[in-house]
Order: sequence, then C-alpha cells, then structure tokens
Amino acid sequence: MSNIKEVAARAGVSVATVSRVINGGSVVRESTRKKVEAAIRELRYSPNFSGRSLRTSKTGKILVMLPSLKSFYSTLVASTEKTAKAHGYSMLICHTKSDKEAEKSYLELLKNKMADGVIFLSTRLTAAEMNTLAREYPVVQCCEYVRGSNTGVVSVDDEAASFEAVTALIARGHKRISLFGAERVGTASDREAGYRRALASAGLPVDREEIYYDNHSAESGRRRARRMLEAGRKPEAIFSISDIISLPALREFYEHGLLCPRDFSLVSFDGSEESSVSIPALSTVEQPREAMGREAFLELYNRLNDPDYEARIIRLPHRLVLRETIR
Amino acid sequence: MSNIKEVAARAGVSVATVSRVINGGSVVRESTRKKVEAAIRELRYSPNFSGRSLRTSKTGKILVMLPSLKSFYSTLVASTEKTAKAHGYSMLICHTKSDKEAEKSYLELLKNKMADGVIFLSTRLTAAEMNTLAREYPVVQCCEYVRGSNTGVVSVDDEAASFEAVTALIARGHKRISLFGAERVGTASDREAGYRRALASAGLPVDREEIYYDNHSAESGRRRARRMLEAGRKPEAIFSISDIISLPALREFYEHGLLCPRDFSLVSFDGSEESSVSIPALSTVEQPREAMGREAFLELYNRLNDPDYEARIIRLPHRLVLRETIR
DNA sequence: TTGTATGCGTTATCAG
DNA sequence: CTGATAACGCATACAA
Repeated sequence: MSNIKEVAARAGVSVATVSRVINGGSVVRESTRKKVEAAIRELRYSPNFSGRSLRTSKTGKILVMLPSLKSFYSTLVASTEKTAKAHGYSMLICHTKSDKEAEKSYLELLKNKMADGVIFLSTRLTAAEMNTLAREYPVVQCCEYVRGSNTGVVSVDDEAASFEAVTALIARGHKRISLFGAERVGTASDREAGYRRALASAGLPVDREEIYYDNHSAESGRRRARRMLEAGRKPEAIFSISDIISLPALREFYEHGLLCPRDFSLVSFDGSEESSVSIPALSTVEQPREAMGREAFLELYNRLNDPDYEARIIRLPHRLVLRETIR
Repeated sequence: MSNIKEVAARAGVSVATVSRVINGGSVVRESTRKKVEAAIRELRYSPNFSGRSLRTSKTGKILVMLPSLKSFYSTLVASTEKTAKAHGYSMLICHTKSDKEAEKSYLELLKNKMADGVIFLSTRLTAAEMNTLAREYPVVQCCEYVRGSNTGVVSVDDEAASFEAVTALIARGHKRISLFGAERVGTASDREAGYRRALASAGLPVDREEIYYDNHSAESGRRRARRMLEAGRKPEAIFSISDIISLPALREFYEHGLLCPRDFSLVSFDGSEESSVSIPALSTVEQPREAMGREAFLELYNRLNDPDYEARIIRLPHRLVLRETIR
C-alpha cells in the first residue's frame, strides 16, 4: 500500500536514505536509521519488487520445474529452498505435469524477468532447446537430465546404481529380469545401460521382449504389468526405473494373484517415502535427496553470480536399500 | 533482452503503438500491426513483467499454498492452474511444509506486489490472521480451512462425509471405532464431529482413549499406530482423517502382524491416487479434486475482479469409496 | 552522512 | 489511427 516516498516523508528523510536503510551496506547515521525503521514499521511498508527488479534487473527468485507433485520431491525441494533462502533467493515451483508446453510457458518467466534462473527436476525439452536456454540463463538439471546438454547437472550415477540393483537380483538367482523403463530421457537410458551391463556381466542375454517402455507415470506402472500378463508372461524379476512406476505395477500383479517376493522379485529406483511404507516395502536405489536439492541450488548460484561460470556435472552417492520385494 | 523501445524503433512506430499491439483491444491499422509483430518476432521480444506490473499494479499471478508435495494435490492444482490460465492468470506454487513462517514469508509476495491473490490448500494461520489478510487481498481456502474465517472456502461437507464413513464401519458390525485425527484446523474438527455424531446415532459411546491426535504427516501415521499398540490395544476399526496418515499406519500395524481387513477395518479420507494403489486398497472418502481446484480459482477470480465481492462457502459433493480395508 | 535527479520498461492519457 | 509523455516504485551516481 505504502511506498518508499511515504516512508521517507514520515521519517523526514529522502527516499535515498530509506533505500539505504532497507538494503543495508551503506553508511547511515544510527539515529536516522532508527527514524526510518520506525516509519517503515508504522506504515507497514514492504518494498515493491517490481520497482526494485526493474531498477536492478535482478529478481532474487529461482524457478523449480516439477513434473508432478509427489513426496519424493518434497524433501528435495525443501532442501533446495532452504539453501536458496540462505543465499537470499526465494523459490517458485512450476508444476509442469511433464507437459512441454506448460514447461515452455513457465520458462517465459525468465524472459519476462520474473526469475533469475531455473532448476529442472525433469524436462521435455530437447538437448538443443536446453542448450539454447542455458546460453541465456542460469540452468541446472537435477535427478533427471537430457543427454548432451551443457547445463549444470546434479544426479547420482544412474548407470552404476542400476548395475548394482540388477546385480542384486542376479545374485538372488534370478535369470529372467524384465526392465520397466522409459525411452528418451538421459536418465532412463543410463539406467537401462546399467541394466544391460549387469546382464552382460553375468553372461545373461538381453531379451527385447522383457523390456517394457512407457512414460514415467503411475498409470504406466499398471499398464506395463498388464501388458506383460497379456503377453502371457509371468514376472520373475523386475528392475523398475522408478518407485512411482513400481507401486502401481505391484498392485496390478497383486490383482492377478501375483505377490512379491513370493512370486517374483522387484528392485526399484528413487527411495521415495512410499517405498518404505508400501506393503511389501520396496527394494530400491535411494537417491540422496537432501544433498541433491542443496547442490542443485549451489551449482545454480555459482552461475547466477558469474555468467562465465563453467557448468559442472555433480555425481552424488546412491544407496541400494534391499527390503521386502526381493527374495 | 530487447525492450519495447527497440521494437518500436525497428518497426518504425512509437512505443505506444507497440503497446497497443501487444495488449490488443485498441484499434491499430492492420499494416502497422503486421510491422510491429514482425519486429517483435525478429527481436524475440518478451514484455518485462516488472515494468508492466509497476505500471498497472496487476501481476496476473496467483499463489497456491501447498503444505506438502503429494499426488493428492497434483490433479487439484492442475485443475486450478488450467482454470487460471483460461482466465489469463498464471499460478505459482508455494511449498510451505506446514510451516507458519514459510507461509508468512511467501505471503510477502502479496505485499511485494508479485502476486494478486492466494489460494490456501492448508494453513497454519489463525482465523484472525486469515481475516486480516483477506481484508487486504483476495483469499480462498480449499480443502482445509480455519474455522471462523471470512475468506472464500471450497470444500466437501467434512462432517457429513465423516458421518457416512464411520456409519459404514458401524454397519459392518464394528463397535470400537478409533479416530486418527488432528486438533486445531477446522477441517479436522468437522471430521471429528462427523465421527462423534455417527457414534452417537448408533448409540455407541465415545471413548476418549480411542481418539489419537497428532499432526497431518506421514510419520504421524506410524506414530499413532505405535501409540495404540503400546497402550496394549489392538485396532478393531479406525476412521482416519487422511490417506496420508492411513498408509503408514497400515504399514506399522502390518509390521506387528496386524492386517486389514483380516484383523481390523479402516476407512480413510481424501481419495488420493495412493489409496487405490496400496495393498490393501483403502476405503476412503473421495474428494472431487478436479472440481475443487476449478472452483477455488473461480471463487478467487470473482474477488480479484471485484473488491466488494462477498466471499462464499462452496460445498462440493464427496463420494465414499469402499475398497479392501473394510470387512 | 544525506539529498537530488535519473532511468529501468511499461501503460495510459491526451493531443493531434 | 498514432505519437509524445507522464507516472508507477525503486536504487544509485553524483553532488553537497
């Protein structure tokens, strides 16, 4: 409601002085500072960010592109935000629903000077589009990322983690291991690569019929299971690239009388809250969400403060958690 | 990068004309419009929102306060956003973690003129604080809300729905029905009221020992179950005010050898995605998320366009879905 | 240590 | 139908 001019008038000083008090850093006589602060309080003044960012061409805001609201992201995003806040930034969440158009529309906020940078937790952009974007704005991809992009990247070693997960299945004596995967995104390919390497290492053949591609949604979990059953196959062991896929798949199998680990084994990816709560509890590759969220912001922050900062690829350690879905 | 002045220069017109083209509505000769549009394209111009909103004192943005990222909110929020977009607004998600300070800090965006209004999907504000806020800004509460607030409200009839849920339990012959509830928020009280009325209607006593208060988190689900077992009680039937609480509770009981519906029954609230995927699938009160998200925006929109608009309380129909957790 | 003046990018008023 | 210009709220260079 009130503006800096009114505060200045009330405090009997100029707007410049009020600005100095607000932003700190400058030398202001203690007594004037007191007066100004009193005026600010009395008028319940808050700076107008449009005015400020018009002037400074900074917004103090970053975007986080979220494909869906699931609790896996809750702690991750909380960690990003905490770190951001500690560095004077606030965070705005963009709910993209894995929709490219929605994503692009949110990206307009960058062009419109409503935000200074962006962290992708998932994206539908191509590598080319991503690179174009990153040339102009600070960009970091976290967890998932597209291959061949020159943005900052924070992730686990998806290939190695998947290798480990599938190897655990093999160690339990499983020979026919299906992949519930997804095409396109770099992360999914890496996980598939780990799957293939694990089979190869064990001298097991890769059966193309055992690879089930679909998108990254809950429905797709059920769909994969149904496809498998309709093809006349019963699961023996499954490596699934995401908890979000695993849970509905488990449910679908359950509805067909197939239970884990009695009838088959499953190892999944993400280490979401749900993985430890579900019945049976999922064996899964846990990603260090706290650290990932933090590092994602920090990487962005470097670039935010230095246009010439060279983007890094940051790999964080995963942890394979074996629970009830493996025999 | 480029601004309206550069576009004007390139098109050989004044900035006023460019503005007219951008905003439509005004009469502009077809040929000049073409020229301007070409210039905009060539310069890849996007309007600077800070400049615009400084001038118009509108932002075209609304805030959505989200206590946590869970898939229950995914479709709801998607529906809000779709409706918002259709009305020329974009939506920013604020991840409050049910933390009052975080909430307040996001509310600054209103004061800072970064957003025009706010939808709460949950809040820690008191009724007084909520009312103060609503006097100054457009505010709607959706799903959950605090009692005695004069904001717009969109919800189901929590009392009636709970009555129905508990009555279903009673109809199955259950006599000792525990409540997994929460104090404070209006919604939780309403659900508790429905629970009490159902018991009373059936001539069943309310045993205070069977009421388990705690907060609205996943951990609290396990905690409640543990408390019950530690008190030497086995569950017979449970009415839980949220799926997010029910699932971990089920898991905790399961770890103690207690299974649903073999050993006890449970009816829950929300109708989240997880409720139909879990094993066993939850019996739950389904909220019409799509409609709720839509109506929440619409209610806000009314107030956005008319400061004198009188806030309404909008009740939407729920649906009791009986699945596997009830015998 | 403080004040004055300018301009950030936009829209809207007013004149032409 | 179009152009010139003031004003929105703020931070800062420069003057004092």
